[in-house]
Amino acid sequence: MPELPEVESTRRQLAPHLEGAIIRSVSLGSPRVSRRNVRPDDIVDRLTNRRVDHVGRRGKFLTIEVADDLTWIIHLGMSGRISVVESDDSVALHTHMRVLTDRGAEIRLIDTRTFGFVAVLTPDELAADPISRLGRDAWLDLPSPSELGAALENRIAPIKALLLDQGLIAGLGNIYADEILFRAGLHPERRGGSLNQDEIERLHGSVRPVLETAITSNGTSLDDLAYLLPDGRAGEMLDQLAVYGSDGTPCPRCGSEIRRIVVRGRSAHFCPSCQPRGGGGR
DNA sequence: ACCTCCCTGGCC
DNA sequence: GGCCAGGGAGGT
Repeated sequence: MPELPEVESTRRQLAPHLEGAIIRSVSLGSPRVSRRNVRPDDIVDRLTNRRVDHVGRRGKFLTIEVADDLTWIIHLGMSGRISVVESDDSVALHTHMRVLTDRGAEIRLIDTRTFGFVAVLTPDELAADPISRLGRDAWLDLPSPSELGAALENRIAPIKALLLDQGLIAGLGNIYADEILFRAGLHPERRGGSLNQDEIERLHGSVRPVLETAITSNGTSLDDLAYLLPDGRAGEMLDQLAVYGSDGTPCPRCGSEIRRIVVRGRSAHFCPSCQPRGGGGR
């Protein structure tokens, strides 16, 4: 499931193929992929024969700046990935978008479960789009400990749910939220407002190292290999995850058994001994 | 701040 | 044959 590290790794491989290139043709498969556009035809009409200026990222969104102040956004959803291939390569099942540039390589969006989407937006449309309600980026623009503390103050929701709230901090998904809470020694069900200053600093200090390791490893490809880099290689973070998907196995820090619970309808993996419910920890 | 829906492949 | 994975958005 692409989260910030997977999208960032994708961005880094994709950028050299797109920046400065001119888009020659665009084809879309299922109309569902363009559901975020005002008019579905906008994607093809607005990208064709335009130059790509910059490939960026906000949270889990790729934000690609195109000539004439257009922004091409791509979200990979649960099962999406970008593939860069020769245009005569065979087309994989669930390919929803194909973009040919003047450089010959073809950029494809492959997404089995179609939670992902694509849109090309004018500045006004971008301002009205939910993407404009994203919080600060967890990697490029992480709030300071005091800002984080202020944002969590009086929040009764579990910290795990708050980390997943893209309007608060953008980019964290289920895997890295669990990894960050493990590193910080915080139980996923702790209420946001219950964290003391030391705990907030531990939480804050855990975000960057976890993301850095994940980005360096090109993200996490799970056993299903739904996520792969644009060149087709797998991300190598899976073996380095401490708790996510590891329920029943020993904690790498203390040897206690990693547990899996459900918090707000999402799985949460944690070490009951390193991440005690009552605070403290570490 | 909660609940429901969207979607497919893999697994019990 | 049914359930589960889960990011985001919309509705209550």
